Amino acid sequence: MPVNCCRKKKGNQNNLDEINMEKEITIVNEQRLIKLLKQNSLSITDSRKKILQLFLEQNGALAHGDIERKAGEKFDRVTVYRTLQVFVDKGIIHTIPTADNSIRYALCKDECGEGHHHDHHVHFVCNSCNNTYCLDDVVTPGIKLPKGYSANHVEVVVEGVCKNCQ
Amino acid sequence: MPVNCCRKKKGNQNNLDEINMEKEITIVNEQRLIKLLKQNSLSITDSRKKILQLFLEQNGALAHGDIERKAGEKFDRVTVYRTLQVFVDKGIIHTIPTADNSIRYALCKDECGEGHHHDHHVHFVCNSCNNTYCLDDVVTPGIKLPKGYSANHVEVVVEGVCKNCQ
DNA sequence: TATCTTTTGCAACATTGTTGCTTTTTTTAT
DNA sequence: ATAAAAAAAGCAACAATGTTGCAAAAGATA
Repeated sequence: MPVNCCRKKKGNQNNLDEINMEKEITIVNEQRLIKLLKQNSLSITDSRKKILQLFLEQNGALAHGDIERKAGEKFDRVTVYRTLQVFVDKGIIHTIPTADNSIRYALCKDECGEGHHHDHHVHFVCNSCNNTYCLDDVVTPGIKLPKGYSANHVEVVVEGVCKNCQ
Repeated sequence: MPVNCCRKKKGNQNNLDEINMEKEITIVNEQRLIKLLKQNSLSITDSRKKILQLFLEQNGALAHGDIERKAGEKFDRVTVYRTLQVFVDKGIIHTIPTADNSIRYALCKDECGEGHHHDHHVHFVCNSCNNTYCLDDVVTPGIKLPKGYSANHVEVVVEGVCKNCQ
């Protein structure tokens, strides 16, 4: 019920201390996680909260393996597969193709919904730290195709060295 | 030695008829295959010839699975993996990342060589026939990256409906 | 043709992804 | 709050994909 994750309030997190003594960030996110799941008419389960949290805490994209490693001790491999699939279907995360045959997943911006993704940004893979980032502000360019071809979606993946690794 | 695959001559293929009664195209390619392998200082083996032939005969790109199916009765799975790896290393073929986690391979144009690929064209995946094509004439656009990022390579994959499926 | 080098096939294994079914958890309606 | 219904998780078994070491076979070299 208390959905105040976006409104600034100062020093009012103490009422939650007795419920959960873990890091503050966890508590804050708990609200956001539940809200996000409800918005997508998904039932609230531990694995969905945990995996969604990984994405919210993560700057870049996550490969299935990453998620399995970070959440795998608590959850079955199959659950991770199914959860990611549900998130993709609902438009919560999107996939990023990479050259090494390991699909990465990253959070969608709010325009995506069930059955329709609208991620028109460029993806960046750093050859140094091997992270994958969504460059949300870099819009995919239009591609002029030969006669007879029509495009549904354009995916651009740039490889190089990221901001942090220069 | 007879390296005349590119020069036009008329009606001179009969001298090969007694050696191999199979389809003409096979004979012609045999010369080309050997030439190509030698150019890349690779030893001439049945599997390399066969797999290279698949690429030369194929308009679009091939997934590992395709190749295994088409050449798999004669060759071991491991050989297919190793052959593709060698071809990529030598700059004979290049990889195309796709959203379904199945890397495709396609022939490189001559500018590629050992250790350096120069494939600057756009790739096209048809949602109807599921083929992947190199659009050799469509050059990858320049992408303006945020401050701090530097690009080594830009990969563009367009999804849509191809010429043949419209 | 004999020798040396490279490649292949095989076996075994590791990783990744899928499916069916039972148990557990979550939701919904009392 | 509780019981019934619905959804999700876990488990096991399997399928597909990819890797490695080594012995046998094929190719290159002289």
